[in-house]
Amino acid sequence: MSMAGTVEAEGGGSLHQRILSDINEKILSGAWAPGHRIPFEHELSVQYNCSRMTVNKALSQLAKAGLIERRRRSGSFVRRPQSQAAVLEIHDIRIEVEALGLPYRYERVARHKRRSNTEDRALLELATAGPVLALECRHFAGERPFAHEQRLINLIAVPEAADEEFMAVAPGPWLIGRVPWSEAEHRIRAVAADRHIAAALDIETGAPCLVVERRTWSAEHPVTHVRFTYAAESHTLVARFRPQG
Amino acid sequence: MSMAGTVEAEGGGSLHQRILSDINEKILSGAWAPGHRIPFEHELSVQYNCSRMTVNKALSQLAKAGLIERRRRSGSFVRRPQSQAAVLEIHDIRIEVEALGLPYRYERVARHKRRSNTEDRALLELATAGPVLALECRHFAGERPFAHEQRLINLIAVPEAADEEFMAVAPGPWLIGRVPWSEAEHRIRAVAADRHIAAALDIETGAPCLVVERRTWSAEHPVTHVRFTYAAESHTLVARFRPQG
DNA sequence: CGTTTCAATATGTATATACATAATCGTCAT
DNA sequence: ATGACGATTATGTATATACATATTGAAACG
Repeated sequence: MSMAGTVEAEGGGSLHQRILSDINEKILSGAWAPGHRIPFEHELSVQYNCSRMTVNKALSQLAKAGLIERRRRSGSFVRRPQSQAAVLEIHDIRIEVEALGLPYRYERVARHKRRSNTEDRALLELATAGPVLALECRHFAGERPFAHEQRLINLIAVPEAADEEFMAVAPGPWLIGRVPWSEAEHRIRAVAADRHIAAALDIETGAPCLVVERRTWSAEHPVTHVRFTYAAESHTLVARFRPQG
Repeated sequence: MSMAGTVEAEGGGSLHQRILSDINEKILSGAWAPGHRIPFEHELSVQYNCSRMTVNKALSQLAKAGLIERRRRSGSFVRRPQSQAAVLEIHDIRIEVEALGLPYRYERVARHKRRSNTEDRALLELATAGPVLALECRHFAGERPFAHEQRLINLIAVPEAADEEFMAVAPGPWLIGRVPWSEAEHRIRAVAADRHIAAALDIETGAPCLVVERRTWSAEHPVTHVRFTYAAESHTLVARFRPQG
Protein backbone atom coordinates (compact mmCIF):
# COMPACT_ATOMS: atom_id res chain seq x y z
CA MET A 1 0.00 0.00 0.00
CA SER A 2 1.72 3.15 -1.15
CA MET A 3 0.70 6.08 1.00
CA ALA A 4 1.65 8.61 -1.64
CA GLY A 5 0.03 11.80 -0.47
CA THR A 6 -3.28 10.32 0.57
CA VAL A 7 -4.59 11.14 4.02
CA GLU A 8 -5.80 7.66 4.88
CA ALA A 9 -4.96 7.87 8.59
CA GLU A 10 -8.09 9.76 9.73
CA GLY A 11 -11.48 8.52 8.60
CA GLY A 12 -13.01 7.01 11.69
CA GLY A 13 -14.90 4.10 10.15
CA SER A 14 -14.04 1.56 7.51
CA LEU A 15 -13.05 2.36 3.97
CA HIS A 16 -16.42 1.07 2.83
CA GLN A 17 -18.10 3.63 5.07
CA ARG A 18 -15.82 6.42 3.94
CA ILE A 19 -16.46 5.85 0.25
CA LEU A 20 -20.15 5.64 0.95
CA SER A 21 -20.40 8.85 2.90
CA ASP A 22 -18.06 10.72 0.55
CA ILE A 23 -20.22 9.99 -2.45
CA ASN A 24 -23.36 10.57 -0.44
CA GLU A 25 -22.10 13.99 0.50
CA LYS A 26 -21.21 14.86 -3.08
CA ILE A 27 -24.69 13.97 -4.25
CA LEU A 28 -26.63 15.60 -1.44
CA SER A 29 -24.58 18.78 -1.54
CA GLY A 30 -25.35 19.05 -5.23
CA ALA A 31 -21.70 18.87 -6.26
CA TRP A 32 -22.70 15.87 -8.35
CA ALA A 33 -26.03 16.82 -9.86
CA PRO A 34 -28.62 14.33 -11.13
CA GLY A 35 -27.42 12.81 -14.36
CA HIS A 36 -23.76 13.26 -13.47
CA ARG A 37 -21.57 10.26 -14.17
CA ILE A 38 -19.63 9.35 -11.09
CA PRO A 39 -16.11 7.95 -11.51
CA PHE A 40 -15.76 4.37 -12.66
CA GLU A 41 -15.15 1.67 -10.11
CA HIS A 42 -11.62 1.43 -11.41
CA GLU A 43 -10.95 5.15 -10.94
CA LEU A 44 -12.38 5.17 -7.43
CA SER A 45 -10.32 2.14 -6.50
CA VAL A 46 -7.21 4.09 -7.52
CA GLN A 47 -8.40 7.25 -5.75
CA TYR A 48 -9.09 5.45 -2.49
CA ASN A 49 -6.19 3.10 -2.96
CA CYS A 50 -8.29 0.00 -2.50
CA SER A 51 -9.58 -2.91 -4.54
CA ARG A 52 -12.45 -2.74 -7.00
CA MET A 53 -14.48 -5.08 -4.79
CA THR A 54 -14.55 -2.57 -1.98
CA VAL A 55 -15.73 0.18 -4.31
CA ASN A 56 -18.21 -2.19 -5.90
CA LYS A 57 -19.82 -2.99 -2.57
CA ALA A 58 -20.23 0.67 -1.72
CA LEU A 59 -21.67 1.57 -5.12
CA SER A 60 -24.02 -1.42 -5.10
CA GLN A 61 -25.36 -0.19 -1.79
CA LEU A 62 -25.89 3.31 -3.12
CA ALA A 63 -27.68 1.83 -6.12
CA LYS A 64 -29.96 -0.20 -3.86
CA ALA A 65 -30.71 2.91 -1.83
CA GLY A 66 -31.79 4.57 -5.07
CA LEU A 67 -29.23 7.36 -5.05
CA ILE A 68 -27.41 6.22 -8.16
CA GLU A 69 -28.22 4.15 -11.20
CA ARG A 70 -25.70 1.78 -12.66
CA ARG A 71 -25.47 0.93 -16.35
CA ARG A 72 -23.16 -1.66 -17.77
CA ARG A 73 -20.50 -0.40 -20.06
CA SER A 74 -21.65 3.20 -19.43
CA GLY A 75 -20.94 3.78 -15.76
CA SER A 76 -22.87 4.94 -12.71
CA PHE A 77 -25.08 8.01 -12.72
CA VAL A 78 -26.69 10.15 -10.06
CA ARG A 79 -30.45 9.75 -10.03
CA ARG A 80 -32.82 12.58 -9.35
CA PRO A 81 -34.78 12.26 -6.11
CA GLN A 82 -38.11 10.95 -7.26
CA SER A 83 -40.51 9.74 -4.62
CA GLN A 84 -41.01 11.61 -1.40
CA ALA A 85 -40.69 8.53 0.74
CA ALA A 86 -40.61 9.05 4.46
CA VAL A 87 -40.31 6.63 7.29
CA LEU A 88 -43.16 6.89 9.72
CA GLU A 89 -42.54 5.34 13.11
CA ILE A 90 -45.67 4.31 14.89
CA HIS A 91 -44.91 3.49 18.49
CA ASP A 92 -46.84 1.64 21.05
CA ILE A 93 -49.23 4.04 22.76
CA ARG A 94 -47.88 3.30 26.22
CA ILE A 95 -44.42 4.35 25.04
CA GLU A 96 -45.76 7.53 23.51
CA VAL A 97 -47.61 8.48 26.65
CA GLU A 98 -44.68 7.75 28.89
CA ALA A 99 -42.43 9.75 26.57
CA LEU A 100 -44.64 12.72 27.45
CA GLY A 101 -43.86 12.11 31.11
CA LEU A 102 -47.47 11.23 31.89
CA PRO A 103 -48.76 8.16 33.68
CA TYR A 104 -50.29 5.63 31.31
CA ARG A 105 -53.52 3.82 31.96
CA TYR A 106 -55.40 1.31 29.84
CA GLU A 107 -59.07 0.44 29.96
CA ARG A 108 -61.03 -2.21 28.13
CA VAL A 109 -64.46 -0.86 27.28
CA ALA A 110 -66.04 -3.77 25.42
CA ARG A 111 -65.27 -7.21 24.06
CA HIS A 112 -67.45 -9.28 21.74
CA LYS A 113 -66.78 -12.57 20.09
CA ARG A 114 -68.91 -13.07 17.02
CA ARG A 115 -69.18 -14.47 13.55
CA SER A 116 -67.85 -11.81 11.17
CA ASN A 117 -70.53 -9.59 9.67
CA THR A 118 -70.25 -7.80 6.36
CA GLU A 119 -68.50 -4.78 7.86
CA ASP A 120 -65.98 -6.94 9.71
CA ARG A 121 -65.16 -8.78 6.53
CA ALA A 122 -64.65 -5.52 4.68
CA LEU A 123 -62.31 -4.18 7.35
CA LEU A 124 -60.28 -7.37 7.57
CA GLU A 125 -60.49 -8.11 3.85
CA LEU A 126 -61.84 -11.53 4.62
CA ALA A 127 -63.41 -13.55 1.84
CA THR A 128 -65.48 -15.87 4.00
CA ALA A 129 -67.28 -15.58 7.31
CA GLY A 130 -65.52 -16.79 10.44
CA PRO A 131 -65.07 -16.00 14.13
CA VAL A 132 -63.70 -12.60 15.04
CA LEU A 133 -63.05 -10.76 18.26
CA ALA A 134 -64.16 -7.13 18.43
CA LEU A 135 -62.55 -4.95 21.08
CA GLU A 136 -63.02 -1.39 22.19
CA CYS A 137 -60.43 0.21 24.47
CA ARG A 138 -59.28 3.53 25.81
CA HIS A 139 -55.75 4.70 26.51
CA PHE A 140 -55.21 7.46 29.05
CA ALA A 141 -52.42 9.97 29.51
CA GLY A 142 -52.75 11.04 33.10
CA GLU A 143 -56.41 11.78 33.72
CA ARG A 144 -57.34 12.54 30.13
CA PRO A 145 -58.28 10.03 27.45
CA PHE A 146 -55.46 9.98 24.90
CA ALA A 147 -56.64 7.51 22.30
CA HIS A 148 -59.66 5.41 21.49
CA GLU A 149 -59.04 1.97 20.00
CA GLN A 150 -61.45 -0.15 17.97
CA ARG A 151 -60.01 -3.48 17.00
CA LEU A 152 -60.98 -6.61 15.16
CA ILE A 153 -58.95 -9.77 15.53
CA ASN A 154 -59.34 -12.60 13.06
CA LEU A 155 -59.68 -15.68 15.27
CA ILE A 156 -58.82 -17.97 12.38
CA ALA A 157 -55.37 -16.43 12.34
CA VAL A 158 -55.03 -16.01 16.12
CA PRO A 159 -57.22 -18.57 17.89
CA GLU A 160 -55.50 -18.00 21.27
CA ALA A 161 -57.03 -14.53 21.39
CA ALA A 162 -60.43 -16.07 22.09
CA ASP A 163 -59.25 -17.02 25.59
CA GLU A 164 -57.84 -13.62 26.47
CA GLU A 165 -59.99 -11.02 28.21
CA PHE A 166 -57.68 -8.06 27.50
CA MET A 167 -58.54 -6.46 30.81
CA ALA A 168 -54.97 -5.92 31.92
CA VAL A 169 -52.99 -6.05 28.71
CA ALA A 170 -53.80 -4.05 25.60
CA PRO A 171 -54.32 -6.05 22.40
CA GLY A 172 -51.46 -4.29 20.60
CA PRO A 173 -48.64 -5.45 22.89
CA TRP A 174 -50.37 -8.81 23.28
CA LEU A 175 -50.33 -9.44 19.54
CA ILE A 176 -46.77 -8.27 18.96
CA GLY A 177 -44.36 -11.10 19.38
CA ARG A 178 -47.16 -13.64 19.43
CA VAL A 179 -47.97 -13.22 15.76
CA PRO A 180 -45.28 -12.72 13.17
CA TRP A 181 -46.58 -10.19 10.71
CA SER A 182 -45.31 -9.80 7.25
CA GLU A 183 -47.11 -6.74 6.05
CA ALA A 184 -49.12 -3.85 7.33
CA GLU A 185 -51.03 -1.00 5.78
CA HIS A 186 -51.71 2.27 7.50
CA ARG A 187 -54.33 4.83 6.58
CA ILE A 188 -54.21 8.24 8.16
CA ARG A 189 -56.97 10.80 7.96
CA ALA A 190 -58.85 13.52 9.78
CA VAL A 191 -62.45 13.09 10.88
CA ALA A 192 -64.99 14.90 12.97
CA ALA A 193 -65.72 13.16 16.26
CA ASP A 194 -69.11 11.45 16.31
CA ARG A 195 -71.06 11.25 19.55
CA HIS A 196 -69.55 7.94 20.54
CA ILE A 197 -65.95 9.00 19.97
CA ALA A 198 -66.57 12.41 21.54
CA ALA A 199 -67.84 10.76 24.70
CA ALA A 200 -64.94 8.30 24.78
CA LEU A 201 -62.31 11.01 24.35
CA ASP A 202 -64.14 13.63 26.40
CA ILE A 203 -64.25 16.18 23.60
CA GLU A 204 -66.98 18.04 21.72
CA THR A 205 -68.97 16.27 19.06
CA GLY A 206 -67.64 17.42 15.69
CA ALA A 207 -64.16 18.22 17.01
CA PRO A 208 -61.37 17.21 14.65
CA CYS A 209 -59.63 13.92 15.34
CA LEU A 210 -56.69 12.13 13.81
CA VAL A 211 -57.49 8.57 12.81
CA VAL A 212 -54.81 5.96 12.20
CA GLU A 213 -56.05 2.65 10.84
CA ARG A 214 -53.80 -0.34 10.53
CA ARG A 215 -54.42 -3.65 8.81
CA THR A 216 -51.94 -6.43 9.43
CA TRP A 217 -51.30 -9.62 7.52
CA SER A 218 -49.27 -12.64 8.46
CA ALA A 219 -48.15 -14.74 5.55
CA GLU A 220 -51.58 -15.97 4.47
CA HIS A 221 -54.19 -14.58 6.82
CA PRO A 222 -55.39 -11.12 7.68
CA VAL A 223 -54.62 -10.81 11.38
CA THR A 224 -56.12 -7.66 12.75
CA HIS A 225 -57.62 -4.32 11.90
CA VAL A 226 -57.31 -1.49 14.37
CA ARG A 227 -58.53 2.09 14.34
CA PHE A 228 -56.93 4.55 16.73
CA THR A 229 -58.66 7.88 17.17
CA TYR A 230 -56.76 10.74 18.77
CA ALA A 231 -58.13 14.12 19.79
CA ALA A 232 -56.50 16.69 17.51
CA GLU A 233 -54.62 18.56 20.22
CA SER A 234 -53.16 15.45 21.72
CA HIS A 235 -51.35 14.02 18.80
CA THR A 236 -48.98 14.61 15.91
CA LEU A 237 -47.40 11.93 13.79
CA VAL A 238 -43.81 12.49 12.78
CA ALA A 239 -42.19 10.96 9.73
CA ARG A 240 -38.60 11.37 8.68
CA PHE A 241 -36.95 11.04 5.36
CA ARG A 242 -33.39 9.84 5.45
CA PRO A 243 -31.58 8.98 2.26
CA GLN A 244 -29.18 6.49 3.78
CA GLY A 245 -29.17 4.24 6.87
CA MET B 1 -17.71 -26.99 -7.02
CA SER B 2 -19.11 -30.38 -6.24
CA MET B 3 -22.70 -30.60 -7.35
CA ALA B 4 -23.45 -33.47 -5.02
CA GLY B 5 -27.20 -33.65 -4.89
CA THR B 6 -27.90 -29.95 -4.65
CA VAL B 7 -30.48 -28.46 -6.98
CA GLU B 8 -28.55 -25.33 -7.85
CA ALA B 9 -29.82 -25.14 -11.42
CA GLU B 10 -33.18 -23.50 -10.66
CA GLY B 11 -33.27 -20.44 -8.47
CA GLY B 12 -34.08 -17.62 -10.82
CA GLY B 13 -31.88 -14.96 -9.27
CA SER B 14 -28.40 -15.02 -7.85
CA LEU B 15 -27.30 -17.11 -4.91
CA HIS B 16 -27.12 -13.94 -2.87
CA GLN B 17 -30.80 -13.29 -3.60
CA ARG B 18 -31.76 -16.86 -2.83
CA ILE B 19 -30.10 -16.91 0.55
CA LEU B 20 -31.65 -13.58 1.36
CA SER B 21 -35.20 -14.54 0.48
CA ASP B 22 -34.91 -17.98 2.07
CA ILE B 23 -33.97 -16.52 5.43
CA ASN B 24 -36.48 -13.74 5.04
CA GLU B 25 -39.21 -16.28 4.52
CA LYS B 26 -38.16 -18.31 7.56
CA ILE B 27 -38.32 -15.24 9.76
CA LEU B 28 -41.56 -13.79 8.43
CA SER B 29 -43.37 -17.12 8.47
CA GLY B 30 -42.45 -17.49 12.12
CA ALA B 31 -40.45 -20.68 11.54
CA TRP B 32 -37.49 -18.84 13.06
CA ALA B 33 -38.98 -16.93 15.98
CA PRO B 34 -37.40 -13.85 17.52
CA GLY B 35 -34.35 -14.83 19.55
CA HIS B 36 -33.66 -17.86 17.39
CA ARG B 37 -30.03 -18.31 16.43
CA ILE B 38 -29.75 -18.73 12.70
CA PRO B 39 -27.04 -21.04 11.34
CA PHE B 40 -23.46 -19.78 11.37
CA GLU B 41 -22.01 -18.32 8.21
CA HIS B 42 -19.89 -21.43 7.93
CA GLU B 43 -22.91 -23.75 8.14
CA LEU B 44 -24.87 -21.76 5.59
CA SER B 45 -21.92 -21.72 3.22
CA VAL B 46 -21.91 -25.52 3.37
CA GLN B 47 -25.70 -25.72 3.01
CA TYR B 48 -25.77 -23.46 -0.05
CA ASN B 49 -22.49 -24.79 -1.34
CA CYS B 50 -20.91 -21.38 -1.63
CA SER B 51 -18.20 -19.34 0.00
CA ARG B 52 -18.50 -17.61 3.36
CA MET B 53 -18.22 -14.21 1.65
CA THR B 54 -21.45 -14.77 -0.22
CA VAL B 55 -23.27 -15.74 2.96
CA ASN B 56 -21.66 -12.85 4.79
CA LYS B 57 -22.94 -10.31 2.28
CA ALA B 58 -26.48 -11.64 2.56
CA LEU B 59 -26.45 -11.70 6.36
CA SER B 60 -24.91 -8.25 6.56
CA GLN B 61 -27.75 -6.98 4.46
CA LEU B 62 -30.36 -8.61 6.69
CA ALA B 63 -28.64 -7.09 9.69
CA LYS B 64 -28.75 -3.66 8.12
CA ALA B 65 -32.43 -4.12 7.38
CA GLY B 66 -32.94 -4.82 11.08
CA LEU B 67 -34.26 -8.35 10.70
CA ILE B 68 -31.37 -10.02 12.46
CA GLU B 69 -28.77 -9.02 14.98
CA ARG B 70 -25.19 -10.23 14.68
CA ARG B 71 -22.95 -10.86 17.65
CA ARG B 72 -19.33 -11.78 17.32
CA ARG B 73 -18.42 -15.16 18.62
CA SER B 74 -22.09 -15.88 19.39
CA GLY B 75 -23.76 -15.91 16.01
CA SER B 76 -26.71 -14.19 14.36
CA PHE B 77 -30.12 -13.93 16.00
CA VAL B 78 -33.60 -13.06 14.79
CA ARG B 79 -34.72 -9.75 16.22
CA ARG B 80 -38.26 -9.12 17.32
CA PRO B 81 -40.11 -6.55 15.24
CA GLN B 82 -39.77 -3.53 17.47
CA SER B 83 -40.69 -0.29 15.85
CA GLN B 84 -43.81 -0.08 13.77
CA ALA B 85 -41.93 1.59 10.96
CA ALA B 86 -43.92 2.26 7.85
CA VAL B 87 -42.96 3.86 4.62
CA LEU B 88 -45.11 6.81 3.81
CA GLU B 89 -45.00 7.93 0.20
CA ILE B 90 -45.91 11.51 -0.27
CA HIS B 91 -46.58 12.23 -3.91
CA ASP B 92 -46.80 15.41 -5.80
CA ILE B 93 -50.34 16.76 -5.53
CA ARG B 94 -50.80 16.90 -9.28
CA ILE B 95 -50.08 13.18 -9.47
CA GLU B 96 -52.52 12.43 -6.67
CA VAL B 97 -55.27 14.42 -8.30
CA GLU B 98 -54.69 12.89 -11.70
CA ALA B 99 -54.67 9.44 -10.11
CA LEU B 100 -58.24 10.21 -9.08
CA GLY B 101 -59.08 10.83 -12.72
CA LEU B 102 -59.83 14.48 -12.09
CA PRO B 103 -58.42 17.47 -13.92
CA TYR B 104 -55.73 19.27 -11.93
CA ARG B 105 -55.50 23.02 -11.62
CA TYR B 106 -53.05 25.15 -9.69
CA GLU B 107 -53.54 28.70 -8.46
CA ARG B 108 -51.12 31.06 -6.79
CA VAL B 109 -52.98 33.09 -4.21
CA ALA B 110 -50.23 35.25 -2.77
CA ARG B 111 -46.48 35.84 -2.89
CA HIS B 112 -44.44 37.96 -0.52
CA LYS B 113 -40.73 38.47 -0.33
CA ARG B 114 -39.65 39.67 3.09
CA ARG B 115 -37.07 39.58 5.81
CA SER B 116 -37.85 36.57 8.00
CA ASN B 117 -39.92 37.41 11.06
CA THR B 118 -39.93 35.43 14.28
CA GLU B 119 -42.55 32.99 13.09
CA ASP B 120 -40.74 32.37 9.81
CA ARG B 121 -37.54 31.64 11.69
CA ALA B 122 -39.33 29.23 13.98
CA LEU B 123 -40.88 27.36 11.04
CA LEU B 124 -37.63 27.16 9.09
CA GLU B 125 -35.47 26.67 12.18
CA LEU B 126 -33.33 29.60 11.14
CA ALA B 127 -30.93 31.11 13.64
CA THR B 128 -30.58 34.50 12.02
CA ALA B 129 -32.83 36.78 10.01
CA GLY B 130 -32.59 36.72 6.24
CA PRO B 131 -34.71 36.98 3.11
CA VAL B 132 -37.55 34.50 2.68
CA LEU B 133 -40.28 33.98 0.14
CA ALA B 134 -43.77 33.30 1.50
CA LEU B 135 -46.23 31.65 -0.87
CA GLU B 136 -49.87 30.73 -0.61
CA CYS B 137 -51.37 28.44 -3.23
CA ARG B 138 -54.41 26.32 -3.94
CA HIS B 139 -54.58 23.00 -5.72
CA PHE B 140 -57.84 21.98 -7.36
CA ALA B 141 -59.27 18.60 -8.26
CA GLY B 142 -61.85 19.38 -10.90
CA GLU B 143 -63.91 22.28 -9.62
CA ARG B 144 -63.28 21.74 -5.95
CA PRO B 145 -60.28 22.94 -3.95
CA PHE B 146 -58.24 19.90 -2.99
CA ALA B 147 -55.41 21.30 -0.94
CA HIS B 148 -54.24 24.58 0.45
CA GLU B 149 -50.49 25.23 0.50
CA GLN B 150 -48.59 27.67 2.69
CA ARG B 151 -44.90 27.72 1.96
CA LEU B 152 -41.78 29.48 3.09
CA ILE B 153 -38.62 29.31 1.02
CA ASN B 154 -35.28 30.28 2.50
CA LEU B 155 -33.76 32.59 -0.12
CA ILE B 156 -30.31 32.14 1.37
CA ALA B 157 -30.50 28.49 0.35
CA VAL B 158 -32.39 29.04 -2.92
CA PRO B 159 -31.67 32.56 -4.24
CA GLU B 160 -33.08 31.76 -7.69
CA ALA B 161 -36.55 31.48 -6.18
CA ALA B 162 -36.61 35.27 -5.77
CA ASP B 163 -36.97 35.64 -9.54
CA GLU B 164 -39.78 33.14 -9.94
CA GLU B 165 -43.39 34.25 -9.79
CA PHE B 166 -44.85 30.73 -9.34
CA MET B 167 -47.91 31.64 -11.37
CA ALA B 168 -47.71 28.66 -13.71
CA VAL B 169 -45.56 26.17 -11.83
CA ALA B 170 -46.18 25.08 -8.25
CA PRO B 171 -43.29 25.58 -5.85
CA GLY B 172 -43.07 21.87 -5.03
CA PRO B 173 -42.20 20.64 -8.51
CA TRP B 174 -40.07 23.75 -9.07
CA LEU B 175 -37.91 22.98 -6.06
CA ILE B 176 -37.51 19.29 -6.75
CA GLY B 177 -34.51 18.67 -8.93
CA ARG B 178 -33.29 22.24 -8.49
CA VAL B 179 -32.35 21.77 -4.86
CA PRO B 180 -30.79 18.59 -3.60
CA TRP B 181 -32.27 17.85 -0.23
CA SER B 182 -30.65 15.70 2.35
CA GLU B 183 -33.30 15.44 4.98
CA ALA B 184 -36.96 16.10 5.52
CA GLU B 185 -39.29 15.97 8.46
CA HIS B 186 -43.01 15.50 8.17
CA ARG B 187 -45.59 16.27 10.82
CA ILE B 188 -49.12 15.03 10.36
CA ARG B 189 -52.06 16.14 12.43
CA ALA B 190 -55.75 16.97 12.44
CA VAL B 191 -57.00 20.52 12.91
CA ALA B 192 -60.25 22.42 12.73
CA ALA B 193 -60.42 24.76 9.74
CA ASP B 194 -60.06 28.40 10.68
CA ARG B 195 -61.92 31.02 8.67
CA HIS B 196 -59.09 31.53 6.24
CA ILE B 197 -58.60 27.85 5.48
CA ALA B 198 -62.34 27.27 5.36
CA ALA B 199 -62.71 29.94 2.71
CA ALA B 200 -59.77 28.64 0.71
CA LEU B 201 -61.02 25.05 0.72
CA ASP B 202 -64.71 25.96 0.48
CA ILE B 203 -65.69 24.11 3.65
CA GLU B 204 -67.29 25.06 6.96
CA THR B 205 -65.28 26.83 9.60
CA GLY B 206 -64.37 24.25 12.23
CA ALA B 207 -64.54 21.33 9.83
CA PRO B 208 -61.77 18.76 10.38
CA CYS B 209 -58.74 18.97 8.11
CA LEU B 210 -55.63 16.90 7.66
CA VAL B 211 -52.44 18.93 7.87
CA VAL B 212 -49.13 17.69 6.51
CA GLU B 213 -46.15 19.88 7.27
CA ARG B 214 -42.78 19.28 5.74
CA ARG B 215 -39.46 20.85 6.57
CA THR B 216 -36.58 20.23 4.21
CA TRP B 217 -32.86 20.66 4.69
CA SER B 218 -30.06 20.60 2.16
CA ALA B 219 -26.66 19.84 3.60
CA GLU B 220 -26.26 23.01 5.68
CA HIS B 221 -29.29 25.18 5.15
CA PRO B 222 -32.96 24.83 5.86
CA VAL B 223 -34.58 25.02 2.44
CA THR B 224 -38.30 25.20 2.79
CA HIS B 225 -41.24 24.72 5.10
CA VAL B 226 -44.58 23.83 3.63
CA ARG B 227 -47.96 23.19 5.18
CA PHE B 228 -50.58 21.37 3.12
CA THR B 229 -54.12 21.42 4.43
CA TYR B 230 -56.64 18.95 3.05
CA ALA B 231 -60.35 18.85 3.70
CA ALA B 232 -61.03 15.69 5.68
CA GLU B 233 -63.22 13.97 3.08
CA SER B 234 -60.77 14.57 0.27
CA HIS B 235 -57.69 12.91 1.59
CA THR B 236 -56.21 9.85 3.21
CA LEU B 237 -52.52 9.17 3.60
CA VAL B 238 -51.43 5.60 3.07
CA ALA B 239 -48.29 4.11 4.53
CA ARG B 240 -47.02 0.60 4.00
CA PHE B 241 -44.75 -1.50 6.09
CA ARG B 242 -42.49 -3.75 4.12
CA PRO B 243 -39.79 -5.74 5.85
CA GLN B 244 -37.38 -5.84 2.95
CA GLY B 245 -36.76 -3.80 -0.20
C1' DC C 1 -12.83 -18.61 45.46
C1' DG C 2 -12.11 -14.97 42.55
C1' DT C 3 -9.37 -13.05 38.97
C1' DT C 4 -6.36 -12.94 35.15
C1' DT C 5 -4.86 -14.80 30.92
C1' DC C 6 -5.19 -17.06 26.80
C1' DA C 7 -6.88 -19.69 23.07
C1' DA C 8 -10.86 -20.60 20.32
C1' DT C 9 -14.47 -18.82 17.60
C1' DA C 10 -17.73 -16.02 14.69
C1' DT C 11 -18.14 -12.06 12.60
C1' DG C 12 -15.98 -7.69 10.04
C1' DT C 13 -13.32 -5.97 6.44
C1' DA C 14 -10.37 -6.00 2.64
C1' DT C 15 -7.71 -8.20 -1.23
C1' DA C 16 -6.66 -10.40 -5.72
C1' DT C 17 -8.70 -13.10 -9.01
C1' DA C 18 -11.94 -15.06 -12.27
C1' DC C 19 -15.51 -15.35 -15.30
C1' DA C 20 -20.38 -13.77 -16.74
C1' DT C 21 -23.22 -10.30 -18.83
C1' DA C 22 -24.80 -6.34 -21.10
C1' DA C 23 -23.99 -2.35 -23.76
C1' DT C 24 -21.38 0.25 -26.97
C1' DC C 25 -18.18 1.18 -30.63
C1' DG C 26 -15.70 0.39 -34.68
C1' DT C 27 -14.84 -2.44 -38.60
C1' DC C 28 -15.94 -4.67 -42.52
C1' DA C 29 -18.66 -6.69 -45.97
C1' DT C 30 -22.85 -6.26 -48.47
C1' DA D 1 -25.85 3.75 -46.16
C1' DT D 2 -26.74 -0.37 -43.55
C1' DG D 3 -26.43 -4.32 -41.14
C1' DA D 4 -23.68 -8.10 -38.98
C1' DC D 5 -20.22 -9.18 -36.02
C1' DG D 6 -16.61 -9.15 -32.90
C1' DA D 7 -13.70 -6.43 -29.64
C1' DT D 8 -13.86 -3.58 -25.77
C1' DT D 9 -15.51 -2.01 -21.58
C1' DA D 10 -17.94 -1.51 -17.03
C1' DT D 11 -20.55 -3.65 -14.08
C1' DG D 12 -22.37 -8.25 -11.63
C1' DT D 13 -21.34 -12.13 -9.06
C1' DA D 14 -18.69 -15.46 -6.84
C1' DT D 15 -14.31 -17.45 -4.91
C1' DA D 16 -10.29 -18.28 -1.88
C1' DT D 17 -7.55 -15.99 1.23
C1' DA D 18 -5.91 -13.05 4.94
C1' DC D 19 -5.95 -10.66 8.96
C1' DA D 20 -8.61 -7.72 12.48
C1' DT D 21 -11.72 -7.62 16.33
C1' DA D 22 -14.86 -8.74 19.84
C1' DT D 23 -16.53 -12.17 22.88
C1' DT D 24 -16.82 -16.41 25.14
C1' DG D 25 -15.19 -20.27 27.83
C1' DA D 26 -11.82 -22.63 30.11
C1' DA D 27 -7.43 -23.08 32.13
C1' DA D 28 -3.95 -21.14 35.12
C1' DC D 29 -2.88 -18.61 39.01
C1' DG D 30 -2.84 -15.84 43.28
